[in-house]
Parts: sequence; C-alpha cells; structure tokens
Amino acid sequence: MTQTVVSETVRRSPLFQGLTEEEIDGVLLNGQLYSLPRGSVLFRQGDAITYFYLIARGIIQLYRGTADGHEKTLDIVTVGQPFCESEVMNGYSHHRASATAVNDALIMKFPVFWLKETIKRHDKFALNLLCIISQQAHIAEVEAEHQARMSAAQLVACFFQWLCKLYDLDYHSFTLPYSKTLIASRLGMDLATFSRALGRLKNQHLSTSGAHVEIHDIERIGKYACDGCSFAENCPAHWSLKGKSGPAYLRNHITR
Amino acid sequence: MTQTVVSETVRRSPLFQGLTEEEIDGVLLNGQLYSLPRGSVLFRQGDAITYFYLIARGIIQLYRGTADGHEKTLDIVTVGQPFCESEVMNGYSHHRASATAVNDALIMKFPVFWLKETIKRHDKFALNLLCIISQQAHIAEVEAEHQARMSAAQLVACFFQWLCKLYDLDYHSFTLPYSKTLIASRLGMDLATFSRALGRLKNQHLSTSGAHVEIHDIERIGKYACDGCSFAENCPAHWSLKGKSGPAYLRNHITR
DNA sequence: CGACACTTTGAAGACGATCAACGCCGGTGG
DNA sequence: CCACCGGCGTTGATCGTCTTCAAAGTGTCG
Repeated sequence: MTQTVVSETVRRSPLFQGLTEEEIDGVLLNGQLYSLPRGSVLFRQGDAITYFYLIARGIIQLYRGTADGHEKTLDIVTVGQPFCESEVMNGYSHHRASATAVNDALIMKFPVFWLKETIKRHDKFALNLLCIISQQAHIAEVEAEHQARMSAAQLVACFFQWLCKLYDLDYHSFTLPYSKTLIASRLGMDLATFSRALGRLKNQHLSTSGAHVEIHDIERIGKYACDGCSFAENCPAHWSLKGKSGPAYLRNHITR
Repeated sequence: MTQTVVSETVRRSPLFQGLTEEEIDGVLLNGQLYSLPRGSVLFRQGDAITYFYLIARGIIQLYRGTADGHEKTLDIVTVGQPFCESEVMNGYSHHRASATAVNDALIMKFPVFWLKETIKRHDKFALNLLCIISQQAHIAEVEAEHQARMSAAQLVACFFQWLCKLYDLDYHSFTLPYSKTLIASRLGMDLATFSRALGRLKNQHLSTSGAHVEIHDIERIGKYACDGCSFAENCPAHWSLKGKSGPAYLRNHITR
C-alpha cells in the first residue's frame, strides 16, 4: 500500500471531519507511521500512555487479561478508527488494556501532549473528539445492556449486523473478517457457546459454513436479535442496513 | 435547601473544575432551576433533546424500556453529576432513555445550544466535558465486561463498593441510598436474583438486614468481587476505599 | 505426513430467569 | 381502631441457558 493510499484512509477518519485539507496536512505532520506485523504487541495494560493511535491498515485487538487468567476482548478496531483517545483523555496515566495486531497492520501514532495541545487549539478537532468519545460511551452502554439482557444467539446476530455495517459487507453473503475465537472473546462468551449459538441461528434464516455467513432474512434476524433489545433505531444492530451512510463510525457528527 | 447551598453543590461539579468563580457565575446565569417531585418524569425516550442537566439535589433514574416490556436502569445519577451531556454531544436528536426522579429532586437545566456554544468558547469547559465523557465511556466498558464475566453476587459486591465511594459512606456499616428493586434493575438482574445474591454474600463477610449493609472484611469483598474482574486499581470496586479523594466522579481530571 | 491452531460436539454442572406464594409494612378508608 | 390494599422483599420450585472439561474433527502450512 502506497503512502498516498494510507494518507487517504487516515484523512477520511471522523477525527478530521470538517477540517480543511491544509489543516489535516498540518495535523498529519505530527504523526508517525508505524508498521505492526501480525501478532505483535503494540502496548500492554499497565504500560505508560505515550501515544494515541489511528489505524491506516489492518485490525487491532484491544483486550484485557483478568486476574483469573481469562481474557476479554474489549474492542476490535479497524481502518480509520482512532483508539486510546479516551484513555488519553480521562486522566489515567497507564493503559488499561493491551493491544495486538490481528493481521499485518499499519498505524499512525501521535504523542499524547500533541493531542492535548491540538484540542485546545482547534475547536473542530475538540468537537470531533467529543463526538467520537460520546458515541463510544453510548455504544458501551448498549453493550452492557445487551450483555445483561440478550441470549448468546441474540448477541451473535446483533454483532453480525454490526459487522456488515462496519465493514460494508453484503449481509446476504459475507465472510467473517476475523476468527470465531476472536469474535467469541469480543462477545464475552465461550467459544463453545458461540459455536452452539450459530447452530441455533440456523432456525432463524442465518446459515454459516466455516467463516462464510449467509443471512437469508434480514428482517427476521433484526427482530430476533433485538426483541430483547431496547434500541430500535439507536441499536447498532438496527442501523439501517440499506442506508448508504457508509461505516457507522463516520456518521452522526455534530452538524453545526 | 436554600439557593446558596444549591449553587454550592452545583459549583463543585466536575464540569466547572478549574474555572474561576466569575466564570462559573457567568455559566450559571444560563441555567434554570427546576423542581422535580418524587416520581415525576423529566423526559421520556424518544423526546427531543432540548436541555442538558445538572443535579442540585436528589437522585434521578435513567432507564430504558425494552420492546419485550422490560426495563433496564442505565444509571442512577446524584448531586453534582451532569447527565445527558453525552446524548447532546453524539449527534442524536432524541433521548434514548427516560428520566424519573427517585426522590424529590432539584435540577439545573441548560439549553443544548448554549452548551455547544460554551464548548467552543471555553477551552477548560470543553476539556472537562471530554474528561467526564471519557470516564463514562470507560465505566460503561467496565460495566459491559462485568456483565459478561461476573456472577450476580460479584456484581452486587462490586456495586456496593462503588456506592460507598460515590456517596462517601462508611463501608463497615451503611444504609442503601435507594430501593433494592432499583439496584437490581441497575445491575440488570431480577429482584429475586439480587435477593439471593445477598444471601450468598453472607459467606463473604458482608451481611444485610433490610436496607442496612455491613461489610466486615473489605479486603475479602474486594478480592471476591473482582477475582473475575480485570481492573485491579482501575475497577470502580477497587478505587481505594481509604483514599480521601471524595466522590469518584470528581477525580481524574486533566491536570494541565 | 505430521504438527498445530482452530472449531465442533458431547456430557455434566452451575447459575439466573420466571412463576408463584408468602410475609412485611405503610397508608387509606370504613 | 381495624380491615384492606398495594408496594416491596424474601423464598421455593422449575426450567432453560451458559460454562467447563474433554474429546474428536477440520484445516493449513511446513
């Protein structure tokens, strides 16, 4: 991937929405590209926070090890998405999660102090950041509600719809962008439970074979996943799959 | 409660941290006090978002009704805490939750457009808001992880510690600030399950009778709650109970 | 072809939701 | 003053779901 393409994906990040090309140029001068081969660790929980990151290529897993030896994936971040921005802002000095490359990745990193300075200097940048973090907070709330209220199969159905939206996949027929083990960890369930949940979804017009998924009746899946979910159109799973709004994280910014 | 006392609690809100007294005065001119008798509804999910709020007295329950007729309490907010700030910021135009007064409450409300203006105008205010929302995002993440990984009894133990911190209670012996029904709903569990969880905690040096709680061995409870929890010192339940840092939501602001 | 990572499946047990009955308390009305 | 009622909390029985442990199956890559 050439330098040009990289900067294009980075430039489209919601973080820079509304900035002029020149402003973005100025910002990007402060970031450095960093190559991260598959499986390598970017930082571990407990490390000091020194950078904030933006993904130019690849997928990063954010996860946390628990005292009892388990591991929960907090998030799986993709091209154009920033991460660690909320860690930077909320006053902790050390990472509360670890980050590993799921596949060969390329990230752009910005020093923390630079971020804080930029916030003070650029209105728009600060507003974008507020937006992004607010949305994260909302999604996390949704997540907590789902965990408390929905069955494993519902969580999976919901997550698949979210995946389609995020990666711009055709829900009729798509391939999972990463392993089932990772998805199960992301959903906070056992791999065995995940596997069985897929079995149950066969009755709901969603079939899988290997990493390939087909949703035959999207209406039904939407209904099934979120009958126990209170989000209606605010639920990630419900964000209109037909809308052409592009990846979800690019939307919903403050308009004025 | 006199007007003076009200403004004092409001003034101590994390939102205004670092502002001069004059600046705060200026800000407060834009808010209007609003009395909310016990049980009355401030807004319902689906209503247009027109204000952002700050609690001067009392307790507000934020909850969401689900399609299947259930109800999940998202948050229970107390004196000095702002709410709806993230709803305002993330670009939705309608409330995704309903708000009801748990007891007689007094709130201060600020028009949404004023909030957005103020963010653009005052660095510090924007930074405070970023901080607060980041922390909310983090807490929500923690919450989701807890829901996925911890047993009902662990959730309860964790929540009690958080309560002590938030309301500045003596963990050796305190009274629950609101009903068990509300707490159960907040924790996303059935009231019956909550009740049984209390029974189990008796083996863990935590005893209850009515709304009165006694924690005999705080170390043990901390360990019990978060052996399945990965937060160590980042877990609300683990925020040192002996620290004199005051309510948790007042801490951790950006220092420069 | 063998090693290894990933996934599926089975059987056992723990846990939480649900339905239901009961006790407790405060308030209201006769 | 007492009877009744409704909200709240506890407890029991039952049932479905999820985790865990374990074994077997699938795939890929050297």
